[in-house]
Amino acid sequence: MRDALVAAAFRLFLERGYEETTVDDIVTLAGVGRRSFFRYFPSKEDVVFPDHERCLADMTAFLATDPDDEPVRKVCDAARLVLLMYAENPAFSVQRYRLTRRVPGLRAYELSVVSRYERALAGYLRSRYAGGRDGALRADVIAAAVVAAHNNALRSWLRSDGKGDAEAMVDHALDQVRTAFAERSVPAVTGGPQDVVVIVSRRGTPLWRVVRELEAALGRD
Amino acid sequence: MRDALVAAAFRLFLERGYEETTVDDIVTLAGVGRRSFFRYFPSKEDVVFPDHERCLADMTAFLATDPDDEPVRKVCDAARLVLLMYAENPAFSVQRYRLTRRVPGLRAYELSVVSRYERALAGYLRSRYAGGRDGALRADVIAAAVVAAHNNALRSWLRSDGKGDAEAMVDHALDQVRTAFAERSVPAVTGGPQDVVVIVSRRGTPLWRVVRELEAALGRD
DNA sequence: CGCCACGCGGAACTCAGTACCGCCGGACGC
DNA sequence: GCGTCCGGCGGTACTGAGTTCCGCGTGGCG
Repeated sequence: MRDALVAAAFRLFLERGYEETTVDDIVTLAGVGRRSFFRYFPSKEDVVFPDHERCLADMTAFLATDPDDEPVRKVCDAARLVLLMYAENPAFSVQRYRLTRRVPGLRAYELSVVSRYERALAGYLRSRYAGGRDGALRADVIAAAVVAAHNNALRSWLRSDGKGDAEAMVDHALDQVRTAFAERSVPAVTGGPQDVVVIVSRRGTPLWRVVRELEAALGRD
Repeated sequence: MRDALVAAAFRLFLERGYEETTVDDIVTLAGVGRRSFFRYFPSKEDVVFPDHERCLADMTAFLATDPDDEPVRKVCDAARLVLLMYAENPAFSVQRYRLTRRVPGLRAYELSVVSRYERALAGYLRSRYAGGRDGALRADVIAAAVVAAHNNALRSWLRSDGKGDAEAMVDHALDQVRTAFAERSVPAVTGGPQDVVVIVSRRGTPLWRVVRELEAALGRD
């Protein structure tokens, strides 16, 4: 029944447009009563994102497991759960992306969904950073950065019609965030030679030569 | 007329609740026709955020001025414009905050407003980081972090009934973001003999970040 | 004085979402 | 076998947001 409604809705949305399709059109095509539509989907927008509720539950369950991991790594792994849901049905995800991009109402609804993920991540980080100075601030900022990085990679994957390697793109994006928010434990001198590299170069040195030196010293990014 | 509608709307929203107030109630209290309400506000939600449209225009105008500044500093300053708008009318802002917090529809609408600010910041950063490796990703992440930090400080100020020093709180929050995304490579000794530059960098720093620092230090050769 | 533009009000309409009721088929006890 | 309860489903009517169309007054202008 749910699936039949989703299928009927997407057929009409794609061939006629979202706002030009009424709930009555959907239920008559699916052959069910109008009342049943709102039994399964609290609003017309919900039929476009039928699996986010389950994904959000999965994420909160994942964040509730043992918190031995490093907090930032944990929320990055949690964000990857969302990508997996999108990657399960690439064709469906791409269609939905195109639909969402051109309908303002759906964009607004997607924002509310994304914010629920972000709130879940921020809530986890707040509990992990509780007590620290600016813990809540740090939690909110990191959650927002993780979500932004994830969405950046996800959208560029969706724009390429799901052709590229979504997981690699998201991994790369999240790595950028991880390094930006890495614990900055060591000042340059006391950190010891393991953490810090010092490069002395003459002004006027060709850039490529310094870069080659850097690649070797820093471990190739 | 606009102001009369906003005043009437907030009187009813506060004494009766948002969803319990219809547009007809507002226009009869304001003594105008129903049609005129939708002339000034495209939706019922817009009357709750009457000044965001102007603020968004101010922000884009500010970002369009000469880009000599450092990009992250520039978007932080742009975010401060939003705070100034809130700080102009503390009482009104606090009332609106309480109203928004308890009405899901208004929270969703606020998300769409915030995302427009975030998109403005991200668009500016994308143009500044164009050409760099992962420029768009870096732009999106920094924009999200700046918005999250701003909102964190703003909301804690609103929760304190507008009693604290809002600007100081936002400055502190944005400083945290600035240092997190500050170029991690520090020219430790730029003086000495004029033809030598020393760069100290953490292992794991993204290569492009160091390279950009090098370009500046070595004279962009 | 006539004309036009424009801001405003009002009536009627569409559609999302809700409340209420009536129907039917299957489970259960007697 | 039969009455009864129950839960999923459909239909009807309603509220309220947002839109469209039209008609009215007023103020500026030739």
